[in-house]
Amino acid sequence: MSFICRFAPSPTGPLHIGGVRTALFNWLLAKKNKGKFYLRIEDTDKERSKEEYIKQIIESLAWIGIKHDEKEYIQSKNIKKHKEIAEELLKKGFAYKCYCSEEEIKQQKEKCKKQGIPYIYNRKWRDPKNLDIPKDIKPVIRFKSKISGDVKIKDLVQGEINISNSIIEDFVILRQDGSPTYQLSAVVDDHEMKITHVIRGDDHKINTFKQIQIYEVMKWEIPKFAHIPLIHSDKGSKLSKRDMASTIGDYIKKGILADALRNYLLRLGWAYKDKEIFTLKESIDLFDLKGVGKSPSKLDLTRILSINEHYIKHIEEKELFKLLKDFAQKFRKSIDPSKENAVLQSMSFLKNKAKTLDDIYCNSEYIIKDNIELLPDDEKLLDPPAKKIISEFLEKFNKIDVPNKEKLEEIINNLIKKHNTNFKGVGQPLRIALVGSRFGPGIYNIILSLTKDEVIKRISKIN
RNA sequence: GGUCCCAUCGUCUAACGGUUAGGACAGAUGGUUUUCAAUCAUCUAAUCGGGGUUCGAUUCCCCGUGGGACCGCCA
Repeated sequence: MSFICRFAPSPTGPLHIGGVRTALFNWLLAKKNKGKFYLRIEDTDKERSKEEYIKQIIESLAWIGIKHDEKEYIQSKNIKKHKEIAEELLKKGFAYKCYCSEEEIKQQKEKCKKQGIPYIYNRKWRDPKNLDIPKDIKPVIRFKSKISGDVKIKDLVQGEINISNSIIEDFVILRQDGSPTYQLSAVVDDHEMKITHVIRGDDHKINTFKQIQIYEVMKWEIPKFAHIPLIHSDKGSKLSKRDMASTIGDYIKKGILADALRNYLLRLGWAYKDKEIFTLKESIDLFDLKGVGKSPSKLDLTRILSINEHYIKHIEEKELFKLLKDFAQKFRKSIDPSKENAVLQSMSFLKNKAKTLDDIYCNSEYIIKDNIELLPDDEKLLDPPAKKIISEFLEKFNKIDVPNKEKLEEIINNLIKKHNTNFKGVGQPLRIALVGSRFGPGIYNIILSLTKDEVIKRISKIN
């Protein structure tokens, strides 16, 4: 059995993480079934479609590792075909011209609203026997939808869904300006692309009932459908473009790794036993629509962070450094080539306290920056006794040829004894002098990650 | 409002009709450590309510309740 699926976003706004998950599910299934995954840009809304969003969509998918087969389809390029099908439907009597003015439709809607009944187009022009065709109105073409009976679809995620045909209106397939609408274009393209599985958000469920009617009258093979539950914001409603951290870019900026986000999205609405971490191969092998839940799930940033932390800890350090370098260049300050090696060598402990690339960057700043600035609160901690301790440290440190942990330990332990203090008493002022902050990596790690001269320089500056 | 869908810890979710309802994240506590963190151990925490069916319901059915999606010449 062949498996051809697609992801079909409209470039009317930036792609958000819910769309990315839909794409991921499609792609995973295509890989698993050795099928095809296409990307189709649905740009039939000329007003709102923007080139920049097409770019953003493609880049988002690429970043997370989703590669579509062949070149992306641009829906507007196939408009001619869509129109042909509309004409064919018209000719065969499956569609009709509707001469209602926009004003007339608007009034209808208002009337319904007042009466508290749901609006559905009144099918006025479905049977135009006694109507005069107005000369000043260009018609739209509506599909002649079934009026009676009911339909049942077998959804691969939701199971059987029943709906009465009477609630499906005669939807527009060709606008007044002659351009095709989504309902038509999507079906024609899915047919032409030989799509076997339409896997999309729950919000498309009603469209399926409209669209299968077009397949039926055209005698086209109907694909299988799966409607996956939507991702909700922490407020509990459909994720929108206005929600914080909704696009891939938002996560890149935070320093989230592609693998971590992929893993998070995979587990959102889907589970495989108690498994939490999936390699790419595992997700392809194990992912299945049967495991997809029916209820929507909320976005949880702390969980993304914790998965990210896991990946940061397990990824190879060289690889992590490359990501850090790239991140710093894009969102912070480029790491000077002369500092690269020191940072790379220190990855093992710089990454330990980090949930994001940005955290690692912050941990690394004392290496990256030539001048360290003290925060006023920290500066206060460098009182005369503290300064005395670090100047004594400097004296001893100076005498070491090659610093190592044992020697440093010896010096520090002696100072602790001599000044009758604890580790904090010595470590804290030293850390402030070297890093400019009370927080940071372990003191031995810090000292050994800097050159001897640099340590001397920074401590000398304090006194 | 109409139509459709959904409902297990705060969150993501496991559980052929039979489990002390499991795991993960978050939270709490304690140990360790070199501050923050990390780490280890422990703990808190859920089947929306009511009826059925059944020897036995988280699981099946019905009714409530709650949440969501859709209701465009957007996609």
